[in-house]
Amino acid sequence: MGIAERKQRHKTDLRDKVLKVSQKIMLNEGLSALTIRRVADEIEYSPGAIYLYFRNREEIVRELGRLGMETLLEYLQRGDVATDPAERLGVMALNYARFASEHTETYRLVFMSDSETARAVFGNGDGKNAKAGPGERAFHMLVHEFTRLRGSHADFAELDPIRVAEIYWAHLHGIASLKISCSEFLNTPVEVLVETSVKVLLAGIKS
Amino acid sequence: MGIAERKQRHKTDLRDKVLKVSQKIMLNEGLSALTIRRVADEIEYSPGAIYLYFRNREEIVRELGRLGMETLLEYLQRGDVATDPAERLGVMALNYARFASEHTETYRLVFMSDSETARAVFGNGDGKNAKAGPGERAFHMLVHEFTRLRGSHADFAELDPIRVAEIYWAHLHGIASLKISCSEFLNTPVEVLVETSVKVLLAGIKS
DNA sequence: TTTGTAAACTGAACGTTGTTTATTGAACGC
DNA sequence: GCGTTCAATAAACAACGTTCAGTTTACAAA
Repeated sequence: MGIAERKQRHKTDLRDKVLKVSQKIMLNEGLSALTIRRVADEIEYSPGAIYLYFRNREEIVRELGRLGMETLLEYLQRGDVATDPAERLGVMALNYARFASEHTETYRLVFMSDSETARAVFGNGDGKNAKAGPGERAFHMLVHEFTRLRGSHADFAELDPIRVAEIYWAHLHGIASLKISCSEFLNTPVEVLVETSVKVLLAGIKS
Repeated sequence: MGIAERKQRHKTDLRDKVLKVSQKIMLNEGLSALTIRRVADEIEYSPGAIYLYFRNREEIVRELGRLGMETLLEYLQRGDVATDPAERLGVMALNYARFASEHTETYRLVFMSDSETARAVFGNGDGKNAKAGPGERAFHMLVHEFTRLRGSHADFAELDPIRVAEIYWAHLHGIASLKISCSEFLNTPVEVLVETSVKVLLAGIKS
């Protein structure tokens, strides 16, 4: 099946090229600059050709969201440098904020646009593909870390990992997204907000 | 000057009508349904007429943001039912979340779209008009409340009202906005998240 | 090598958008 | 009544996502 295979590869090659170009446009000029005609120009195809590989513009954007979320996952995993669970959570929080500030446009599209995009990132990529989306995997990392924290000290013995992970995440998201959409109104540096936020949370959930 | 006055009134009347209709459309069908032609249809004028009263669509949206922010201010002021500062902060937090869930589209456009919109809400309305925007007034309410809290108990004597208000606000925003854009992924009810969030913050900032 | 078919691809169009502008028409001061 | 001013319109422009009737290409079979 050499021929069908090559055709298939050509197809995924072009799909990847569309995604690569789209990502470049989004990162350099913002999501609104990502138009079908612009992408078509860049890959030197006609606008209609895009629709052979993507159902619509929305699907491209969703895919970019998934890709970006994989990067966030990598950022979070760098929390592994610390061994103490509490310290790890602190590092992860800072990395989360750093991701948001270094990949503003990506963060925007995943967490600050319509819920359809977020759903694509959290749910499974395909219908048949049953593995969790990168968003869910990221969240699971947090839950895992709080479970470890629970076991690390008697003070945290009664902590509900899922609930606390939700609050932890919501708090970080609040700081990160407020910095993005109301930057000039947040006087305190993000790092300070994040650090005190984590500190306060860990102190507050002690039983 | 009866004539000029009447003309002026006609002008502001029509401007208000545009805003009223625009708000109705946004609330009922979402921001994307708010098109110039749609508004023109509704007020029974031609599309071009809108531009006699607004520079562009953006200006209408910004005005809607300002109007929505006034409503948020009202929601927050209902925290006055309590006398204890800590309790007031709890009520205000719940009201904040309630505003976000009852005025999703407004919350979205103010806090989750481009920073230009947010800037319009926080800054002064006009260049010559020096009074603070509704957003700034809302934030000042929080700062005021934390200042009261500081005076209410020795535990809070060293608290920095502005910084803590920023964290408080960021945390609430995180919960509210995450519920809007990733609703199905936040298992815990928003009210619970908000209440524990405030509780944890107040516990954590004690010196 | 030629033919037939299936797929990739294009160019032009459709219906939207926001926005601009030449032109109209009515209301007003004189 | 006359001339001016200004609100309002109709029509257009450019750009958007998307569709589709065709054309071209690439390959299997003959």
